[in-house]
Amino acid sequence: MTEAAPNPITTVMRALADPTRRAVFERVFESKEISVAELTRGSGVTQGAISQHLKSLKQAGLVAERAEGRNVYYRASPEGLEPLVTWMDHYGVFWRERFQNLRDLLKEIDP
Amino acid sequence: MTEAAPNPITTVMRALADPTRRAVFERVFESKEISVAELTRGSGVTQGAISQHLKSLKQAGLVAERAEGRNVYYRASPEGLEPLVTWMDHYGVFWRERFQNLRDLLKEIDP
DNA sequence: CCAATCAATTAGTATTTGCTAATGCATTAG
DNA sequence: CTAATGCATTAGCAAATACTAATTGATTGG
Repeated sequence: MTEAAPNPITTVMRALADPTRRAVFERVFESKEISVAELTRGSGVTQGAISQHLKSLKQAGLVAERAEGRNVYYRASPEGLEPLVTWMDHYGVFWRERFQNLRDLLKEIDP
Repeated sequence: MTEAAPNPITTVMRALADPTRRAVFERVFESKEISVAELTRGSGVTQGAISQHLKSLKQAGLVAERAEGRNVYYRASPEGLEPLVTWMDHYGVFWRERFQNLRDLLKEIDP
């Protein structure tokens, strides 16, 4: 009961604040699905560390997993970024700063 | 030279990951300008702590200061959020998720 | 002038964090 | 069956973090 659960924004921010963990998220995002072993390769840290980071990311709602045999495949859950989007939205930076891009984007998607 | 300066995204994320510090930023943002004493009031932490948080925020480019007499007034620098915007942009969450809003927004501004 | 106010900095401390190394538990290959 | 592989979890540790209390240096009100 002493554990006050931090709000989603804090959880997401904290999850992404660490460079190593953020790099893990990025790699997961880039690949449709990726195993822990694969993530460990070239990460510079041990498999245990990767598992810990994945746990944080999962708790933050940023990744999801699928177990298959002895492998566990992770994929990104971009919806997990929603708290961050909402927070920033509240501070109104997006639309104002990037306005010229909007038209192009719209044209591109629905010409 | 041993100090590897973390990239801007990390700096900004870290600055905003702490709830107290994020609350400070939010209050600074909401008021056009606000003094340290005022920020300390109702913050739940000491003036020293507030000063420390402001220092982090300043280093992250999220706030700027103006000294006047014995007061120092802080204001938000929303441009400091740019690294965050860029990072998220790269993951494409904004436009895709909020797509229906785009049309409305465009119409609203340039009917 | 001088007491009070404002803000930054510093030393010290408790907690949190990111990591490794080691273990354990499944699962699969041969 | 047995060895090897994949992954999670744990204990332990060093470093980072968020805080307080105290100090210092300005500035200003009376």
